[in-house]
Amino acid sequence: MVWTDSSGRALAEYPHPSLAVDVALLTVVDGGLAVLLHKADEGFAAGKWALPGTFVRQDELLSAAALRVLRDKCGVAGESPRQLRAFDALDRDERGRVVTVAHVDLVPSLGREAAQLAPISGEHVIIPGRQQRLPFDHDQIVVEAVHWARAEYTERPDPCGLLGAEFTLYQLRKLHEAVLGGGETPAKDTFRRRMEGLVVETGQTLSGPVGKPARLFRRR
Amino acid sequence: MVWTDSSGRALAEYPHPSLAVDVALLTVVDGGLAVLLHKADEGFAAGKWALPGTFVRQDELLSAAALRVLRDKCGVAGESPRQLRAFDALDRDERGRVVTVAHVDLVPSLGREAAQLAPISGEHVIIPGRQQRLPFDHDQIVVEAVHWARAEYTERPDPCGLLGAEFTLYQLRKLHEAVLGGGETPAKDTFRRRMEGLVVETGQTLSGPVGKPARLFRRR
DNA sequence: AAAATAGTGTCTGTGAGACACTATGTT
DNA sequence: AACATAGTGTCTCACAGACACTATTTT
Repeated sequence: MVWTDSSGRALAEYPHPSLAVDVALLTVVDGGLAVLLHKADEGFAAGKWALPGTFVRQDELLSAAALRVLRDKCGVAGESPRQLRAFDALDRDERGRVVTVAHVDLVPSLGREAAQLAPISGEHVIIPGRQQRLPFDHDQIVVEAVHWARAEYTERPDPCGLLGAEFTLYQLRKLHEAVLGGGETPAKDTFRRRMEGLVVETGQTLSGPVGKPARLFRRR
Repeated sequence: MVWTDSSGRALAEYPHPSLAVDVALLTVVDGGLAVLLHKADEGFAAGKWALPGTFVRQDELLSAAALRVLRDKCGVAGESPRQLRAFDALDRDERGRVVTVAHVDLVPSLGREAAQLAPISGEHVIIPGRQQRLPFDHDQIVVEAVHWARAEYTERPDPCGLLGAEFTLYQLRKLHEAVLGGGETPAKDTFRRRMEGLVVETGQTLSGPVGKPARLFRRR
């Protein structure tokens, strides 16, 4: 069935904005956050680092488009892309009227694919080479993605499952330091008391090279 | 300038999802929240109550489309529509592939236009007549709009400016009760101490019919 | 004076945060 | 024994929340 208006014109024939997704895929590298960039090899921003993005196909979910672009352009498996918001400035894309729904995804680790991880300092990405800014509104998307990730990890232990099934409280604290950045985590005893009610003790322990073995916990 | 692909086809000629906005315009009526509904007089949901919505035009901001549909379909002036999120289920609109960006706007009062305000009970709208549900995903949009409004008013005095320039703490408390619903506001002295640091005393007072006059405050 | 509303002194409980201490493993 | 890491007893401070009280107006 194709719906038409009073003049018999199909709905999709009217000129309307194109719809895209851009994805800030975050991960933890070297004790800090990093974001996946992609060197566009064609189109407007050719040769420049940018967030992976693509147009949304006719019968495709936004999250599916986000996963597709991660796989096709970066060879990376996303997990559960989450909407940040739509970016709709009239002049944001020189190719025409394109509204993009920005997504964020926070994943444990990446394979050794043709993917470039750029570290986050504060709330800004450090772009490789001499490039100063990301094209379009991608700098702002990164800011909001990092903000989202930090908000997720301020209240809960490991909402994105970055740690694997079992972990010690020390590993969890190191993860929080990496995500939150710059020593914004509380002292170890305060951290312990905050988290103990939010995780489940397994009864097992993990021995390090030296020192008392630490209890292992699970997500709840 | 029109960008084309390698076969000379313009960007906007590819089939792509249509883009719409739906708006949950909230206001305070009779000591509670209400949402503006619109009786669709054509199209898919003809004769049914629904949130006002429209397709986004080629060179139109999302917020502009939201304000336009409020004015054109309901004769109501919105203030600052704010994005909730995009709704993109493949089967959400029988007319074809339509992605909608849901918006919420919370305004002080409405004129006496051809507008229908439906009260909110808990987090659900009470629809006039025998209609049980709103079409599309509009019920979910209302839920998220109400949640947003309540989150706004749990921490701050009057972020949406519902009260006018000057107000007493009693008026502010009544407003909070109306927005938050069902006696979720703290006792008057706790409320006062929470809010006193967030508003500015004007030095003036407002006398009621009886009792001690109350101090007037301004937003900060 | 009585009534009605506005505003506050003060007590209690809770929880974050930090210090210093104890506990348990390896070398 | 020495050391390194894990984990806790306890103190302080701040603040939410509630009770009971005081303050200021109109009738």
